[in-house]
Amino acid sequence: MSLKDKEGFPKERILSEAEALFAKKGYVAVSVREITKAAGCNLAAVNYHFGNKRNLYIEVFRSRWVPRAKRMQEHARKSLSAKDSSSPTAEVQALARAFLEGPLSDRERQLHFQLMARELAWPTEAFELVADQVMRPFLKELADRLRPVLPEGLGEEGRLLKVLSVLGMVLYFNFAREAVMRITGREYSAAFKDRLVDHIIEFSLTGLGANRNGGLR
Amino acid sequence: MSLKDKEGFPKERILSEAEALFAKKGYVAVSVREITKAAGCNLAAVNYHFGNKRNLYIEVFRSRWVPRAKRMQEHARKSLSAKDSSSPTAEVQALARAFLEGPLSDRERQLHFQLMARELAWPTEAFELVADQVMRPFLKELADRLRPVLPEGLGEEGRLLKVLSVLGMVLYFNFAREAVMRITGREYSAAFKDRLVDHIIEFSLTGLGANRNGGLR
DNA sequence: TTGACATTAAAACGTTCGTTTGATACAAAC
DNA sequence: GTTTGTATCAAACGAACGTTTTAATGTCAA
Repeated sequence: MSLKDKEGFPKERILSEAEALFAKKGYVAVSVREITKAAGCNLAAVNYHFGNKRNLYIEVFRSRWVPRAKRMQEHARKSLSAKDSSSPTAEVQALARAFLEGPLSDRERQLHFQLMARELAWPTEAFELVADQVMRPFLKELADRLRPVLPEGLGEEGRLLKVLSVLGMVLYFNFAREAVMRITGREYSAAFKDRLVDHIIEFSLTGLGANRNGGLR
Repeated sequence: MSLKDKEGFPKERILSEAEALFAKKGYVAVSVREITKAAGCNLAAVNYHFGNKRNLYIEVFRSRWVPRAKRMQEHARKSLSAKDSSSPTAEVQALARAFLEGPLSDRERQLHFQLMARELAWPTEAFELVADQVMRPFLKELADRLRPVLPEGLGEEGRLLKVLSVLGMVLYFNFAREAVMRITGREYSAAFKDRLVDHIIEFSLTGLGANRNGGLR
Protein backbone atom coordinates (compact mmCIF):
# COMPACT_ATOMS: atom_id res chain seq x y z
CA MET A 1 0.00 0.00 0.00
CA SER A 2 2.35 2.67 1.25
CA LEU A 3 5.74 2.88 -0.34
CA LYS A 4 9.04 4.46 0.35
CA ASP A 5 8.49 7.34 -2.01
CA LYS A 6 5.54 8.77 -0.13
CA GLU A 7 5.06 12.43 0.56
CA GLY A 8 6.42 13.99 3.72
CA PHE A 9 9.31 13.20 5.98
CA PRO A 10 9.72 9.76 7.49
CA LYS A 11 8.74 11.07 10.91
CA GLU A 12 5.43 12.32 9.55
CA ARG A 13 4.85 9.15 7.58
CA ILE A 14 5.43 7.10 10.68
CA LEU A 15 2.88 9.17 12.59
CA SER A 16 0.30 8.73 9.85
CA GLU A 17 0.77 5.01 9.46
CA ALA A 18 0.96 4.49 13.20
CA GLU A 19 -2.31 6.32 13.72
CA ALA A 20 -4.05 4.27 11.05
CA LEU A 21 -2.75 0.99 12.40
CA PHE A 22 -3.34 1.81 16.06
CA ALA A 23 -6.90 2.82 15.22
CA LYS A 24 -7.52 -0.31 13.22
CA LYS A 25 -5.91 -2.94 15.41
CA GLY A 26 -5.07 -1.40 18.76
CA TYR A 27 -1.76 -0.71 20.44
CA VAL A 28 -0.70 -4.22 21.38
CA ALA A 29 -1.74 -5.78 18.09
CA VAL A 30 0.46 -3.47 16.04
CA SER A 31 4.19 -4.02 15.85
CA VAL A 32 6.87 -1.44 15.27
CA ARG A 33 7.97 -3.48 12.29
CA GLU A 34 4.50 -3.22 10.80
CA ILE A 35 4.44 0.54 11.22
CA THR A 36 7.86 1.18 9.75
CA LYS A 37 7.20 -1.15 6.87
CA ALA A 38 3.97 0.70 6.07
CA ALA A 39 5.80 4.01 6.35
CA GLY A 40 8.54 2.72 4.08
CA CYS A 41 11.35 3.39 6.48
CA ASN A 42 13.71 1.52 8.71
CA LEU A 43 12.76 -0.33 11.86
CA ALA A 44 15.03 1.83 14.00
CA ALA A 45 13.36 5.05 12.87
CA VAL A 46 10.61 4.75 15.48
CA ASN A 47 13.09 4.51 18.30
CA TYR A 48 15.23 7.22 16.80
CA HIS A 49 12.44 9.75 16.37
CA PHE A 50 10.16 8.85 19.27
CA GLY A 51 12.29 6.92 21.72
CA ASN A 52 9.98 3.96 21.91
CA LYS A 53 6.68 2.55 20.77
CA ARG A 54 4.67 4.01 23.64
CA ASN A 55 5.96 7.52 23.03
CA LEU A 56 4.96 7.18 19.41
CA TYR A 57 1.46 6.27 20.50
CA ILE A 58 1.27 9.29 22.80
CA GLU A 59 2.65 11.51 20.05
CA VAL A 60 -0.10 10.36 17.69
CA PHE A 61 -2.58 11.80 20.13
CA ARG A 62 -0.62 14.95 20.84
CA SER A 63 0.15 15.90 17.27
CA ARG A 64 -2.80 14.42 15.39
CA TRP A 65 -5.76 13.56 17.59
CA VAL A 66 -5.94 16.66 19.78
CA PRO A 67 -5.65 19.22 16.97
CA ARG A 68 -8.34 17.37 15.03
CA ALA A 69 -10.62 17.31 18.05
CA LYS A 70 -10.16 21.04 18.46
CA ARG A 71 -11.11 21.57 14.84
CA MET A 72 -14.33 19.70 15.49
CA GLN A 73 -15.03 21.64 18.64
CA GLU A 74 -14.52 24.90 16.82
CA HIS A 75 -16.88 23.74 14.12
CA ALA A 76 -19.58 22.90 16.66
CA ARG A 77 -18.99 26.19 18.45
CA LYS A 78 -19.47 28.18 15.26
CA SER A 79 -22.58 26.25 14.29
CA LEU A 80 -24.08 27.06 17.64
CA SER A 81 -23.13 30.70 17.80
CA ALA A 82 -24.54 31.19 14.33
CA LYS A 83 -28.02 30.39 15.62
CA ASP A 84 -29.70 33.23 17.43
CA SER A 85 -30.42 31.33 20.60
CA SER A 86 -30.69 27.90 22.08
CA SER A 87 -33.35 25.50 21.01
CA PRO A 88 -32.71 21.96 22.11
CA THR A 89 -33.03 20.76 18.55
CA ALA A 90 -30.44 23.20 17.32
CA GLU A 91 -28.06 22.41 20.14
CA VAL A 92 -28.13 18.68 19.61
CA GLN A 93 -28.10 19.03 15.87
CA ALA A 94 -24.98 21.14 15.98
CA LEU A 95 -23.33 18.65 18.28
CA ALA A 96 -24.31 15.56 16.33
CA ARG A 97 -23.40 17.12 13.02
CA ALA A 98 -20.05 18.35 14.24
CA PHE A 99 -19.23 14.77 15.11
CA LEU A 100 -20.89 12.99 12.23
CA GLU A 101 -20.59 15.38 9.33
CA GLY A 102 -18.21 17.99 10.63
CA PRO A 103 -14.98 19.29 9.15
CA LEU A 104 -13.36 15.87 9.04
CA SER A 105 -13.17 13.57 6.08
CA ASP A 106 -14.71 10.14 6.42
CA ARG A 107 -11.27 8.66 6.78
CA GLU A 108 -10.25 11.12 9.47
CA ARG A 109 -13.49 10.59 11.33
CA GLN A 110 -13.03 6.85 11.29
CA LEU A 111 -9.50 7.09 12.65
CA HIS A 112 -10.54 9.64 15.19
CA PHE A 113 -13.39 7.68 16.69
CA GLN A 114 -11.64 4.37 16.68
CA LEU A 115 -8.74 5.84 18.61
CA MET A 116 -11.11 7.59 20.99
CA ALA A 117 -13.13 4.45 21.51
CA ARG A 118 -10.04 2.48 22.39
CA GLU A 119 -9.03 5.09 24.94
CA LEU A 120 -12.54 5.18 26.36
CA ALA A 121 -12.61 1.45 26.77
CA TRP A 122 -9.08 1.04 27.96
CA PRO A 123 -7.49 4.32 28.96
CA THR A 124 -3.74 4.68 28.72
CA GLU A 125 -1.44 7.63 29.34
CA ALA A 126 -2.94 9.26 26.29
CA PHE A 127 -6.31 9.49 27.96
CA GLU A 128 -5.18 12.11 30.46
CA LEU A 129 -3.97 14.23 27.58
CA VAL A 130 -7.26 13.84 25.79
CA ALA A 131 -9.34 14.31 28.91
CA ASP A 132 -7.53 17.43 30.04
CA GLN A 133 -7.18 19.19 26.74
CA VAL A 134 -10.33 18.10 24.96
CA MET A 135 -13.00 16.16 26.77
CA ARG A 136 -13.44 17.97 30.06
CA PRO A 137 -13.39 21.49 28.61
CA PHE A 138 -15.73 20.52 25.81
CA LEU A 139 -18.18 18.66 28.03
CA LYS A 140 -18.20 21.49 30.52
CA GLU A 141 -18.84 24.00 27.79
CA LEU A 142 -21.65 21.87 26.42
CA ALA A 143 -23.20 21.35 29.82
CA ASP A 144 -23.24 25.09 30.41
CA ARG A 145 -24.63 25.74 26.98
CA LEU A 146 -27.38 23.17 27.36
CA ARG A 147 -28.32 24.38 30.83
CA PRO A 148 -31.13 26.68 29.71
CA VAL A 149 -32.85 23.99 27.67
CA LEU A 150 -32.55 21.19 30.18
CA PRO A 151 -35.17 20.52 32.85
CA GLU A 152 -34.68 22.65 35.94
CA GLY A 153 -33.58 20.97 39.12
CA LEU A 154 -30.88 18.99 37.37
CA GLY A 155 -27.64 19.27 39.26
CA GLU A 156 -24.29 19.57 37.59
CA GLU A 157 -23.92 15.81 37.62
CA GLY A 158 -27.30 15.42 35.95
CA ARG A 159 -26.35 17.80 33.17
CA LEU A 160 -23.03 16.08 32.70
CA LEU A 161 -24.74 12.71 32.39
CA LYS A 162 -27.14 14.07 29.81
CA VAL A 163 -24.35 15.49 27.73
CA LEU A 164 -22.28 12.36 28.13
CA SER A 165 -25.24 10.40 26.86
CA VAL A 166 -25.62 12.43 23.70
CA LEU A 167 -21.94 12.06 23.10
CA GLY A 168 -22.36 8.38 23.84
CA MET A 169 -24.97 8.00 21.13
CA VAL A 170 -22.65 9.54 18.61
CA LEU A 171 -19.73 7.46 19.74
CA TYR A 172 -21.77 4.31 19.81
CA PHE A 173 -22.92 4.51 16.23
CA ASN A 174 -19.40 5.22 15.14
CA PHE A 175 -17.88 2.75 17.50
CA ALA A 176 -20.17 -0.15 16.74
CA ARG A 177 -20.27 0.66 13.06
CA GLU A 178 -19.17 -2.82 11.99
CA ALA A 179 -21.70 -4.47 14.23
CA VAL A 180 -24.54 -2.15 13.29
CA MET A 181 -23.83 -2.96 9.67
CA ARG A 182 -23.92 -6.68 10.28
CA ILE A 183 -27.04 -6.50 12.45
CA THR A 184 -29.07 -4.15 10.31
CA GLY A 185 -27.70 -5.42 7.04
CA ARG A 186 -27.09 -1.83 5.95
CA GLU A 187 -23.89 -0.29 4.64
CA TYR A 188 -22.75 3.01 6.14
CA SER A 189 -23.67 4.79 2.93
CA ALA A 190 -24.21 8.52 2.82
CA ALA A 191 -27.94 7.89 2.95
CA PHE A 192 -27.73 5.61 5.95
CA LYS A 193 -25.46 8.04 7.77
CA ASP A 194 -28.01 10.80 7.19
CA ARG A 195 -30.60 8.46 8.57
CA LEU A 196 -28.39 7.85 11.60
CA VAL A 197 -27.86 11.55 12.24
CA ASP A 198 -31.59 12.12 12.20
CA HIS A 199 -32.10 9.19 14.48
CA ILE A 200 -29.45 10.31 16.95
CA ILE A 201 -30.89 13.79 17.09
CA GLU A 202 -34.36 12.46 17.63
CA PHE A 203 -33.35 9.86 20.18
CA SER A 204 -31.23 12.34 22.07
CA LEU A 205 -34.14 14.72 22.26
CA THR A 206 -37.04 12.39 22.90
CA GLY A 207 -35.59 8.97 23.71
CA LEU A 208 -37.88 6.29 22.47
CA GLY A 209 -40.49 8.95 22.03
CA ALA A 210 -42.93 6.38 23.24
CA ASN A 211 -46.62 6.84 22.95
CA ARG A 212 -47.67 7.68 26.45
CA ASN A 213 -51.37 7.09 25.91
CA GLY A 214 -51.38 3.37 26.36
CA GLY A 215 -49.63 2.92 29.62
CA LEU A 216 -50.14 2.25 33.25
CA ARG A 217 -48.16 5.08 34.65
CA MET B 1 -5.60 -14.39 43.27
CA SER B 2 -6.65 -17.72 41.89
CA LEU B 3 -4.82 -20.80 43.08
CA LYS B 4 -4.42 -24.36 42.08
CA ASP B 5 -6.92 -25.67 44.59
CA LYS B 6 -9.89 -23.88 43.09
CA GLU B 7 -13.25 -25.46 42.57
CA GLY B 8 -14.09 -27.17 39.32
CA PHE B 9 -12.04 -28.96 36.72
CA PRO B 10 -9.09 -27.29 35.05
CA LYS B 11 -11.02 -26.96 31.80
CA GLU B 12 -13.74 -24.99 33.57
CA ARG B 13 -11.25 -22.91 35.48
CA ILE B 14 -9.48 -22.04 32.24
CA LEU B 15 -12.75 -20.91 30.71
CA SER B 16 -13.52 -18.74 33.71
CA GLU B 17 -10.14 -17.11 33.92
CA ALA B 18 -9.93 -16.69 30.18
CA GLU B 19 -13.28 -14.95 30.11
CA ALA B 20 -12.27 -12.57 32.89
CA LEU B 21 -8.96 -11.75 31.27
CA PHE B 22 -10.31 -11.42 27.74
CA ALA B 23 -13.01 -9.10 29.04
CA LYS B 24 -10.55 -7.00 30.98
CA LYS B 25 -7.68 -6.72 28.51
CA GLY B 26 -8.80 -8.00 25.13
CA TYR B 27 -7.73 -11.01 23.12
CA VAL B 28 -4.27 -9.95 21.98
CA ALA B 29 -3.24 -8.47 25.29
CA VAL B 30 -3.80 -11.73 27.16
CA SER B 31 -1.30 -14.54 26.92
CA VAL B 32 -1.98 -18.23 27.29
CA ARG B 33 0.58 -18.26 30.08
CA GLU B 34 -1.37 -15.62 31.94
CA ILE B 35 -4.59 -17.60 31.63
CA THR B 36 -3.16 -20.92 32.71
CA LYS B 37 -1.31 -19.33 35.59
CA ALA B 38 -4.52 -17.68 36.80
CA ALA B 39 -6.32 -21.01 36.44
CA GLY B 40 -3.57 -22.75 38.34
CA CYS B 41 -2.81 -25.31 35.68
CA ASN B 42 -0.19 -26.12 33.14
CA LEU B 43 0.57 -24.05 30.08
CA ALA B 44 -0.20 -26.92 27.75
CA ALA B 45 -3.71 -27.35 29.13
CA VAL B 46 -5.15 -24.72 26.81
CA ASN B 47 -3.91 -26.49 23.73
CA TYR B 48 -4.89 -29.85 25.11
CA HIS B 49 -8.47 -28.90 25.91
CA PHE B 50 -9.19 -26.29 23.25
CA GLY B 51 -6.65 -26.83 20.50
CA ASN B 52 -5.40 -23.27 20.46
CA LYS B 53 -5.93 -19.83 21.94
CA ARG B 54 -8.46 -18.69 19.36
CA ASN B 55 -10.67 -21.73 19.92
CA LEU B 56 -10.59 -21.00 23.63
CA TYR B 57 -11.84 -17.49 22.91
CA ILE B 58 -14.69 -18.79 20.77
CA GLU B 59 -15.52 -21.40 23.38
CA VAL B 60 -15.84 -18.69 26.02
CA PHE B 61 -18.63 -17.21 23.96
CA ARG B 62 -20.25 -20.52 23.11
CA SER B 63 -20.26 -22.01 26.59
CA ARG B 64 -20.48 -18.91 28.78
CA TRP B 65 -21.61 -15.80 26.96
CA VAL B 66 -24.48 -17.19 24.91
CA PRO B 67 -26.14 -19.11 27.77
CA ARG B 68 -25.90 -16.06 29.99
CA ALA B 69 -27.40 -13.85 27.31
CA LYS B 70 -30.28 -16.29 26.98
CA ARG B 71 -30.85 -16.16 30.71
CA MET B 72 -31.13 -12.38 30.47
CA GLN B 73 -33.47 -12.60 27.51
CA GLU B 74 -35.68 -15.00 29.38
CA HIS B 75 -35.72 -12.68 32.35
CA ALA B 76 -36.77 -9.71 30.24
CA ARG B 77 -39.37 -11.82 28.49
CA LYS B 78 -40.95 -12.87 31.78
CA SER B 79 -40.90 -9.34 33.17
CA LEU B 80 -42.71 -8.13 30.11
CA SER B 81 -45.29 -10.88 29.92
CA ALA B 82 -46.05 -10.43 33.61
CA LYS B 83 -47.40 -6.96 32.97
CA ASP B 84 -50.92 -6.86 31.59
CA SER B 85 -50.11 -4.79 28.56
CA SER B 86 -47.60 -2.47 27.10
CA SER B 87 -46.92 0.89 28.58
CA PRO B 88 -43.79 2.50 27.26
CA THR B 89 -42.48 2.96 30.76
CA ALA B 90 -42.99 -0.66 31.63
CA GLU B 91 -41.45 -1.87 28.39
CA VAL B 92 -38.33 0.18 28.71
CA GLN B 93 -38.03 -0.46 32.39
CA ALA B 94 -38.18 -4.19 31.85
CA LEU B 95 -35.59 -3.96 29.11
CA ALA B 96 -33.21 -1.71 30.97
CA ARG B 97 -33.55 -3.66 34.19
CA ALA B 98 -32.97 -6.98 32.48
CA PHE B 99 -29.68 -5.59 31.31
CA LEU B 100 -28.76 -3.56 34.33
CA GLU B 101 -30.19 -5.41 37.29
CA GLY B 102 -31.32 -8.68 35.79
CA PRO B 103 -30.47 -12.22 36.83
CA LEU B 104 -26.75 -11.67 36.58
CA SER B 105 -24.42 -10.80 39.39
CA ASP B 106 -22.48 -7.57 39.12
CA ARG B 107 -19.40 -9.51 38.23
CA GLU B 108 -21.15 -11.51 35.52
CA ARG B 109 -22.70 -8.37 34.10
CA GLN B 110 -19.35 -6.66 33.91
CA LEU B 111 -17.75 -9.57 32.10
CA HIS B 112 -20.71 -9.93 29.83
CA PHE B 113 -20.85 -6.34 28.63
CA GLN B 114 -17.14 -5.91 28.28
CA LEU B 115 -16.94 -8.95 26.03
CA MET B 116 -19.97 -7.81 24.06
CA ALA B 117 -18.64 -4.31 23.66
CA ARG B 118 -15.35 -5.60 22.34
CA GLU B 119 -17.13 -7.71 19.78
CA LEU B 120 -19.34 -4.80 18.77
CA ALA B 121 -16.38 -2.58 18.23
CA TRP B 122 -13.98 -5.06 16.72
CA PRO B 123 -15.92 -8.12 15.62
CA THR B 124 -14.15 -11.43 15.40
CA GLU B 125 -15.37 -14.92 14.55
CA ALA B 126 -17.31 -14.88 17.81
CA PHE B 127 -19.51 -12.08 16.59
CA GLU B 128 -21.34 -14.21 14.07
CA LEU B 129 -22.14 -16.69 16.81
CA VAL B 130 -23.42 -13.92 19.05
CA ALA B 131 -25.29 -12.14 16.29
CA ASP B 132 -27.03 -15.25 15.01
CA GLN B 133 -27.96 -16.86 18.29
CA VAL B 134 -28.57 -13.83 20.47
CA MET B 135 -28.57 -10.36 19.03
CA ARG B 136 -30.69 -10.62 15.91
CA PRO B 137 -33.44 -12.74 17.46
CA PHE B 138 -33.60 -10.61 20.59
CA LEU B 139 -33.54 -7.28 18.80
CA LYS B 140 -36.22 -8.45 16.41
CA GLU B 141 -38.37 -9.67 19.25
CA LEU B 142 -37.93 -6.39 21.08
CA ALA B 143 -38.66 -4.33 18.04
CA ASP B 144 -41.89 -6.23 17.54
CA ARG B 145 -42.82 -5.92 21.16
CA LEU B 146 -42.18 -2.20 21.26
CA ARG B 147 -44.12 -1.61 18.08
CA PRO B 148 -47.40 -0.63 19.79
CA VAL B 149 -45.77 1.95 22.04
CA LEU B 150 -43.50 3.56 19.50
CA PRO B 151 -44.59 6.46 17.32
CA GLU B 152 -46.51 5.33 14.29
CA GLY B 153 -44.92 5.66 10.91
CA LEU B 154 -41.65 4.18 12.10
CA GLY B 155 -40.50 1.49 9.75
CA GLU B 156 -38.78 -1.67 10.84
CA GLU B 157 -35.44 0.06 10.54
CA GLY B 158 -36.60 2.89 12.74
CA ARG B 159 -37.74 0.51 15.45
CA LEU B 160 -34.48 -1.40 15.24
CA LEU B 161 -32.49 1.80 15.64
CA LYS B 162 -34.47 2.78 18.70
CA VAL B 163 -33.86 -0.53 20.38
CA LEU B 164 -30.21 -0.51 19.35
CA SER B 165 -29.91 2.89 20.97
CA VAL B 166 -31.21 1.72 24.32
CA LEU B 167 -28.77 -1.15 24.16
CA GLY B 168 -26.13 1.36 23.19
CA MET B 169 -26.72 3.45 26.28
CA VAL B 170 -26.26 0.44 28.50
CA LEU B 171 -23.16 -0.67 26.67
CA TYR B 172 -21.68 2.79 26.63
CA PHE B 173 -21.84 3.32 30.35
CA ASN B 174 -20.37 -0.11 30.91
CA PHE B 175 -17.72 0.05 28.27
CA ALA B 176 -16.58 3.58 28.95
CA ARG B 177 -16.72 3.00 32.67
CA GLU B 178 -13.09 3.92 33.22
CA ALA B 179 -13.43 7.06 31.19
CA VAL B 180 -16.71 8.10 32.79
CA MET B 181 -15.04 7.72 36.17
CA ARG B 182 -12.12 9.88 35.19
CA ILE B 183 -14.30 12.51 33.53
CA THR B 184 -16.96 12.76 36.20
CA GLY B 185 -14.59 12.14 39.08
CA ARG B 186 -17.03 9.56 40.47
CA GLU B 187 -16.32 5.99 41.43
CA TYR B 188 -18.68 3.31 40.15
CA SER B 189 -20.03 2.88 43.65
CA ALA B 190 -23.37 1.21 44.29
CA ALA B 191 -24.92 4.65 44.69
CA PHE B 192 -23.48 5.98 41.44
CA LYS B 193 -24.51 2.87 39.58
CA ASP B 194 -28.07 3.31 40.83
CA ARG B 195 -27.85 6.89 39.64
CA LEU B 196 -26.67 5.66 36.25
CA VAL B 197 -29.47 3.13 35.96
CA ASP B 198 -32.04 5.81 36.66
CA HIS B 199 -30.38 8.08 34.19
CA ILE B 200 -30.24 5.50 31.44
CA ILE B 201 -33.88 4.61 31.88
CA GLU B 202 -34.88 8.26 31.85
CA PHE B 203 -32.70 9.15 28.93
CA SER B 204 -33.93 6.17 26.95
CA LEU B 205 -37.48 7.28 27.51
CA THR B 206 -37.25 11.03 27.19
CA GLY B 207 -33.82 11.85 25.84
CA LEU B 208 -32.60 15.18 27.05
CA GLY B 209 -36.10 15.93 28.23
CA ALA B 210 -35.41 19.35 26.96
CA ASN B 211 -37.59 22.28 27.77
CA ARG B 212 -39.37 22.92 24.54
CA ASN B 213 -40.57 26.37 25.42
CA GLY B 214 -37.41 28.21 24.54
CA GLY B 215 -36.77 26.88 21.08
CA LEU B 216 -37.19 27.62 17.44
CA ARG B 217 -38.96 24.49 16.48
C1' DT C 1 38.52 19.37 2.84
C1' DT C 2 37.21 18.69 7.23
C1' DG C 3 34.24 17.89 11.17
C1' DA C 4 29.77 17.70 13.28
C1' DC C 5 25.27 16.39 12.95
C1' DA C 6 20.95 14.19 11.44
C1' DT C 7 19.13 10.24 9.37
C1' DT C 8 18.98 5.55 7.57
C1' DA C 9 20.59 0.76 7.17
C1' DA C 10 21.46 -3.97 8.69
C1' DA C 11 22.15 -7.01 12.24
C1' DA C 12 21.77 -8.62 16.63
C1' DC C 13 20.14 -8.36 21.54
C1' DG C 14 17.25 -10.65 25.12
C1' DT C 15 12.40 -11.57 26.02
C1' DT C 16 7.92 -13.27 25.36
C1' DC C 17 4.73 -15.36 22.49
C1' DG C 18 1.66 -19.68 20.87
C1' DT C 19 2.41 -24.19 20.25
C1' DT C 20 4.53 -28.91 20.51
C1' DT C 21 6.85 -32.64 22.61
C1' DG C 22 7.75 -36.60 25.55
C1' DA C 23 7.31 -38.30 30.07
C1' DT C 24 4.41 -39.32 33.88
C1' DA C 25 0.30 -40.25 36.83
C1' DC C 26 -3.94 -42.51 37.38
C1' DA C 27 -8.04 -44.23 36.48
C1' DA C 28 -11.19 -47.86 34.20
C1' DA C 29 -11.37 -51.94 30.91
C1' DC C 30 -9.93 -56.22 29.58
C1' DG D 1 -1.56 -57.56 35.68
C1' DT D 2 -1.47 -55.54 31.66
C1' DT D 3 -3.41 -52.36 28.49
C1' DT D 4 -5.69 -48.22 27.15
C1' DG D 5 -7.12 -43.58 27.35
C1' DT D 6 -7.32 -39.24 29.77
C1' DA D 7 -5.11 -35.58 31.96
C1' DT D 8 -1.25 -33.02 33.59
C1' DC D 9 3.49 -31.83 33.84
C1' DA D 10 8.20 -29.64 32.76
C1' DA D 11 10.78 -28.49 28.99
C1' DA D 12 11.69 -26.98 24.66
C1' DC D 13 10.51 -25.21 19.85
C1' DG D 14 10.65 -21.51 16.30
C1' DA D 15 8.73 -17.10 15.46
C1' DA D 16 7.86 -12.47 16.53
C1' DC D 17 8.36 -8.89 19.63
C1' DG D 18 10.60 -4.03 21.32
C1' DT D 19 14.86 -2.26 21.58
C1' DT D 20 19.93 -1.48 20.95
C1' DT D 21 24.09 -1.26 18.56
C1' DT D 22 27.26 -0.21 15.00
C1' DA D 23 28.25 1.27 10.57
C1' DA D 24 27.11 3.81 6.61
C1' DT D 25 24.98 7.60 4.60
C1' DG D 26 23.91 12.56 3.16
C1' DT D 27 24.12 17.57 4.41
C1' DC D 28 25.87 21.86 5.73
C1' DA D 29 28.99 25.09 8.18
C1' DA D 30 33.71 26.22 8.97
